[in-house]
Amino acid sequence: MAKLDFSPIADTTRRAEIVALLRRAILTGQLEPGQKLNELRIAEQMRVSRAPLREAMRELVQEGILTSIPYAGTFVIEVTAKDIIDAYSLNQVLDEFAIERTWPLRDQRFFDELDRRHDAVKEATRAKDTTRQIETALQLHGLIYEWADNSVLLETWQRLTSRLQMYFALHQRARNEPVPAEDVHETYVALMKGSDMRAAQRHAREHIDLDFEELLAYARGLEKRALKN
Amino acid sequence: MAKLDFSPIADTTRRAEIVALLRRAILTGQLEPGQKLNELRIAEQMRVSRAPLREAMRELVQEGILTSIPYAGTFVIEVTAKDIIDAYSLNQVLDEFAIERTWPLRDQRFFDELDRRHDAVKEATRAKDTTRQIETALQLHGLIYEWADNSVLLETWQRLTSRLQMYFALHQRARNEPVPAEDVHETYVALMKGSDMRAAQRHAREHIDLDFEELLAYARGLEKRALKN
DNA sequence: GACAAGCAGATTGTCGACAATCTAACAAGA
DNA sequence: TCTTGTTAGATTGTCGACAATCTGCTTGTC
Repeated sequence: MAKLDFSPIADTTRRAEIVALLRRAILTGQLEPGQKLNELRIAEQMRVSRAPLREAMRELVQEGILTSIPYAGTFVIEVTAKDIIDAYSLNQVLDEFAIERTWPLRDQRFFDELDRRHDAVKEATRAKDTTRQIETALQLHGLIYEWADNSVLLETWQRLTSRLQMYFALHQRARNEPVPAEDVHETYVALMKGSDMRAAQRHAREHIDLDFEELLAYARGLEKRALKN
Repeated sequence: MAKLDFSPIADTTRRAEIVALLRRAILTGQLEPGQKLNELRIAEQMRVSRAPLREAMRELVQEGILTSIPYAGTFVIEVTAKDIIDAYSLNQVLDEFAIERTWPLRDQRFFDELDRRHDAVKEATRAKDTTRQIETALQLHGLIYEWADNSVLLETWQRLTSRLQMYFALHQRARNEPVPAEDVHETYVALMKGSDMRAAQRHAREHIDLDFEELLAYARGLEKRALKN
């Protein structure tokens, strides 16, 4: 028999599609932080009953981008400056760990995939598709987690990614201007191909710090506005 | 008005209670790894309809202790040696980070709470209540996460805890003998009260390694058995 | 005018029934 | 004998309706 590994076929439950739809809406900022999700309304719009919608919402609550209060409703999480700081500082630690674990496992396939994802970022940048740019940048960054051969680490990263993507999207929408050049990624990719692991780890940490400053400033603005209400 | 902070009242939805019941059943090993959860049967036993039960199961799937295959069923996750290795290696990294962040925030309340939780472990050990012993030991360990003032880190730890507790419970049930002395915790508590952060971090890492060896041996046994089927 | 009680509307939580899908056993054909 | 098609039973996925709860308004009382 020919060695042909098929990928698992797509989940064809309504629930899975609803999860994907809602997640996308939240991460792109179509649903704003703090906004309430009215079950009846959303169910009608999606032409779906409330049962699978509610199950989907439970998943997103556990995923950390929705929050639920019994008999009151389910809401998109609020974003505070502290949340962003917390997420980023944890991300730094995880990055360091992921690079350490991935390092000895790097091979040609890794380098090829690294280039492929880097190209995707450049493509999105050229097309000025900011949403896709965030997505692809996070996917590029996520490669070290996929390669680290640690399923628990990968899961943790994926949870964190949801939030990071949401934060970035908020940020981008707020300042509404073209996104940073991809120089940072250029250096990152070069370092990940190189032989100095410590340098790669250091860069990952600093690279994050870079965009972090801007993001944080935005978050502080959010908090001030929130205080007025 | 008197400064009196009330704790939030309990969630009174069936769903929340079902989650708690199921989680406990899984973490104590009443529901074995790989076992299928029949919705109809469980719903009848709990005198509850399938709707809240299914929502509860979605939460536990996202929490990482159940796994779901569309139209096939929801199962307790299987435990492999690799899973345990992965969880522990990540735990080491997180511990180091948590201690670093908690360190400057330690105060009298922290020390008191540390002692309180340590006493709880000792009490459970005296009572030879192995399940409770695991719980309390993890709670003692979790204090650094609660104190680190990083919500994302805390969430991550709580997710990880579920698994660790499940692994430990499996292990204990398998060897079915009294549990290790609490000397390890004694040293840990002392170090957390001391002034040498590096020493505390080092100990946390080694302490984990200790039980880890046994747990890992057990996990390898599990894998061999699985291969026979 | 201030405040508590009570009511109406809207929304979430839960239920029982039906539809879609899977599994396993069996039958038919090469 | 092996494979393929069929079918019955069981189980999961989805639906529409009802119950429980919350929110805001109105009303009545002081």
